[in-house]
This record gives sequence, C-alpha cells and structure tokens, in this order.
Amino acid sequence: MDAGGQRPAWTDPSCPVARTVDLVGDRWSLLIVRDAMDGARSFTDFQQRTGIARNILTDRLRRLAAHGLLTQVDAPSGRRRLYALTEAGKDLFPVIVTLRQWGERHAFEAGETHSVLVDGDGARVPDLLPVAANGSPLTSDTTSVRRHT
Amino acid sequence: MDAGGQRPAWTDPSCPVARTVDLVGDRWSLLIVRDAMDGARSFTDFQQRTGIARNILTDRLRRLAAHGLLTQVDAPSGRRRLYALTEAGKDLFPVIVTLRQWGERHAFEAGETHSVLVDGDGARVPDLLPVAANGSPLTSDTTSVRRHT
DNA sequence: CCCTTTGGTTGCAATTTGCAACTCTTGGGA
DNA sequence: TCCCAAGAGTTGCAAATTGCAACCAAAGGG
Repeated sequence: MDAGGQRPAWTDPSCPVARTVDLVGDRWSLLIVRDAMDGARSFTDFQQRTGIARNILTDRLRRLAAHGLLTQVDAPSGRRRLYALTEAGKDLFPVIVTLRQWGERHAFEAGETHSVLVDGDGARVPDLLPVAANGSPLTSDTTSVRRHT
Repeated sequence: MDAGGQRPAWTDPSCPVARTVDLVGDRWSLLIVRDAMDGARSFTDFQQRTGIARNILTDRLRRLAAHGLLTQVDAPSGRRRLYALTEAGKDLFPVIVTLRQWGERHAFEAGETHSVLVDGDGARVPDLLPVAANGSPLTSDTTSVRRHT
C-alpha cells in the first residue's frame, strides 16, 4: 500500500526546511494545497484543476491527510468525500504566497499574462520580505542558521 | 542528455505557483538553494551537506543554472568549479524562510531540537506573514486569485 | 431498473532516482 | 619527475516513482 521507502524518514532531521520539503516537496502536493486554498474540495475538483493522474492524486491526498495537512470528511448527503485543509495546512499560506511572488517576478517573460493574488479590496498583495526583529530587511547574507538545542 | 520529457513545459502556464514548483519543486533543488545561501560553493560542499547522489546533483546544478538560479564559475586558481546564486536565486530567500518557519511550527515534536534562523544580532527572525496593502494580516480565506491580463 | 457521476483500483510502461564503480584533470609531495 | 590524492563528473544498472487507461463499486436520478 504505502510506498514506505527505505529512506531514513527525514532527509536532514534537524533542518526545518528539509522536513517541510520532505512533506510537500514534490511536483503535486503544493499545487493540491494551492487549489484547496482556492476552494477545491472534492477528488475531481483537484483532478481537474491540477491534471494530476488519479492514482497519484489518491496517494497525495492520503499522504497529506496522514501528515495532518488535510482532513477527509465524508459529505453528509452523498458519497462525495470532501477534503479540507487543517490548521497546519492553512498555515502553508505564506509558503504558497512566496512561491507565487517569486514566480511572478522571475518565471514569466515580459508580456506573458498570469494570475495575481489580491486581498479583499482587490488590491495586489505586497511582496513578502523577511525582516529582522528591529524591522530592517534581511537577505541570506545577513542571516545565519544557528544550532538550537 | 537533457531529460526533455514530453510534459507541456509548464504544468499550469498561467499560475506563478505552478511555474515556481516546476522549477524547484523536487526533493533536492530547494535544499541545494538552502545550502548555497548557507555558504556552499563547490560540488562536494553540496554533495556532503545534502547527501544527494552525485549524478542527480550534477543534473540539478545544471538545471538550476539553465534556469538562471545558479551560475557556474571556474575558480581562478585550481580546478574547483564554484557555484553561486544569481539574483533570481537569492530572491528565493523568502521561500526558504517560509518553508523553514512552517517546519519549525509543524514538523517537529515538542522537545525535538532543530536549527533556527537568526539575524546579524543573533535574534530569531520573526515569522513571515502576508499582509494587505493596508497592513492587515491575510489568510487564504481573505485573498483570491485574479486573472491578470 | 438502467445509466451516470464520483472516487477509487489495477496493470503495466515509461521515467526518474540512487548506488557503485570508473574516468579525467589538476596540484602537490617524495 | 613520477605517483598519488582530491575534485568533479560519467556510466551502468537496479529499484522506485509516475502516468495512462481500463476496470470496479456505490449512490442518485429518471
């Protein structure tokens, strides 16, 4: 059933980036999360929006549910099974936003059209930028990874 | 040489999230970027830090370079070939940060130790949160995707 | 009752990964 | 000078993972 795999559970156990990538770092998981945030609820919603193969979709939905990002709810009337993001799943919103904003900046030729993320007033969501505790902008050159015990 | 693939170039041509995932949404690319941001420069730097198979690393370095995220520079003295992030590559910093912060919040049991990201003063980098133009916090429920022409 | 929709399985075939072993090019040392 | 040890890749497979298509079962509707 489960792929199982003989990999050591975590690619790099102490790195939060690696753990997150282990959970959602494949071709489809983040697109499923994106669509869930955009209103997709049913198996066919996801299948049609992403174009993913059905057996893979089955696997990814179960995997995301197993890791606590999605819940499967049997709809009260009917055999439609509905999926919804958990709090942890919804908390991936900043990840989706930064991926989207990077794509908008670097993955389109000038003039190519693409969708944009807007707030309740229809205004474009401003770029997300890491800042220090004192509010100054940060880059990879002005930060470092500290071993935390 | 190149895998080429028969996929239509982009999984979902108008979605910036999908394009970004097409470029870096695999098991290794983002970890390579993470290590580059943390000071990795040479082939073996990346190989040792990630534990990736050498042939895959070769492929990923070339692919990232082909897509403009990395540059390959032949070191002046010596046969070491050095890799460095381009501006586009460095611009993935917010993505790495949000992945890291999600991992810190959701991918560790209480008590498990993990690394943390700190600014120049050694203070932990605050969580990145999407906000509207007027500064109010945003979630997936209070934003929407607009077709942009 | 029959037919359609939804949500999956199953059986392969085609890709992609990963492990090992092998190559090639410097740069030193003895 | 000659030999050896990196560094940076190749190459050859074997093992996993993907994807396509066809098949199946349970509701609902007409």
